[in-house]
Amino acid sequence: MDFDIEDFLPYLLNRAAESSSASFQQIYKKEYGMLRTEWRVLFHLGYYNEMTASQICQMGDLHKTKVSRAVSALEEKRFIHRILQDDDRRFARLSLTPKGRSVYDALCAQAAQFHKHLMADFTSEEQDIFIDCLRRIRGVKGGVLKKQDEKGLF
Amino acid sequence: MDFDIEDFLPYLLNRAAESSSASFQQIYKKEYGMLRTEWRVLFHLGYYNEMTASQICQMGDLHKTKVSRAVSALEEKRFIHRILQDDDRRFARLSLTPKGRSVYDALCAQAAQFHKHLMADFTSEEQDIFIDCLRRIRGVKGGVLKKQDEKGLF
DNA sequence: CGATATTAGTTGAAAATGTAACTATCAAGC
DNA sequence: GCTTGATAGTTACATTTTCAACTAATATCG
Repeated sequence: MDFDIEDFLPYLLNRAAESSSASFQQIYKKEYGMLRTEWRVLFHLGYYNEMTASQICQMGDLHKTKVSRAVSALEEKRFIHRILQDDDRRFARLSLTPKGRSVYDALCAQAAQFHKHLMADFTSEEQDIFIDCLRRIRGVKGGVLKKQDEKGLF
Repeated sequence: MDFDIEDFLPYLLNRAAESSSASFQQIYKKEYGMLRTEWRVLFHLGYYNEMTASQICQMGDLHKTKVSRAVSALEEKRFIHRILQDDDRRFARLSLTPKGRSVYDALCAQAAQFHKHLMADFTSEEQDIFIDCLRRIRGVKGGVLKKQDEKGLF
């Protein structure tokens, strides 16, 4: 068979993702009691300022129930703020509280440092290609495109 | 801040991993009722032939409880075989049954195809660098090396 | 040999996730 | 304006994962 386990892309991606996330998790978990999804949500809100839950789902490729629960948890921690939109009361506009903002800032500083650390091994050409490949591969689904609430089938 | 969410490596890795795995999962899940960890275990056993559970843990970066449960599930499906080692009866040597082997072969064929499909977008130089980066990044832990049963701390 | 420590693996309870069904609000057609 | 259909988000329940405690077998040290 012309197939080597150690080359299988989903496998390599999973291991790399797992390993890098496990390291960084220590920070937001220990210091702020946050779960991975919570950090992801905070992260989006810090960067894009004001979003609805479904925007976060879309941008972050997260399922709505995960986001819903993360939002509740973050609200309880007083990291974010939820304001119902007046003209369409299905939406809630989410944004960081000052407290959430300062957590975001602190975490981003550490994230940037961590990122740099991870990248330190690579030449800048490698870095560019690596990042580019990661960005591009997200769109690749096996023949079927992912619609809302659907899993892509290879 | 010189930090862009869309560049943060763990984030990109997670999304890429999630997206590629979700696609491939459809195959082993639908066709063989396997979970991700089960496929991972089968995958190692098919490739390396005979292993103990802890070897799988090590090689696959999987926690022992996950492996333990996956092994039981695979045994129940008659995909693998468990033989206690005589001179040290704590170990069990795991290997595929003929049935497991044929499932492995079938899945590998599909995996190879899927892999090719994922890679189709990239030049062969990009592919090499991409794979190489993924392999190398696994080892990078933030200052603390991961020992058995320990999480690396950035 | 006997006590203690290690190692391989399992198990039960708690936490997190995924699935599907649900509520609430708005949009559209008649 | 009332019915049907979408959309945003929540909740209940089942599955999966994680954590910690456990069993069983072997190794080590006195």
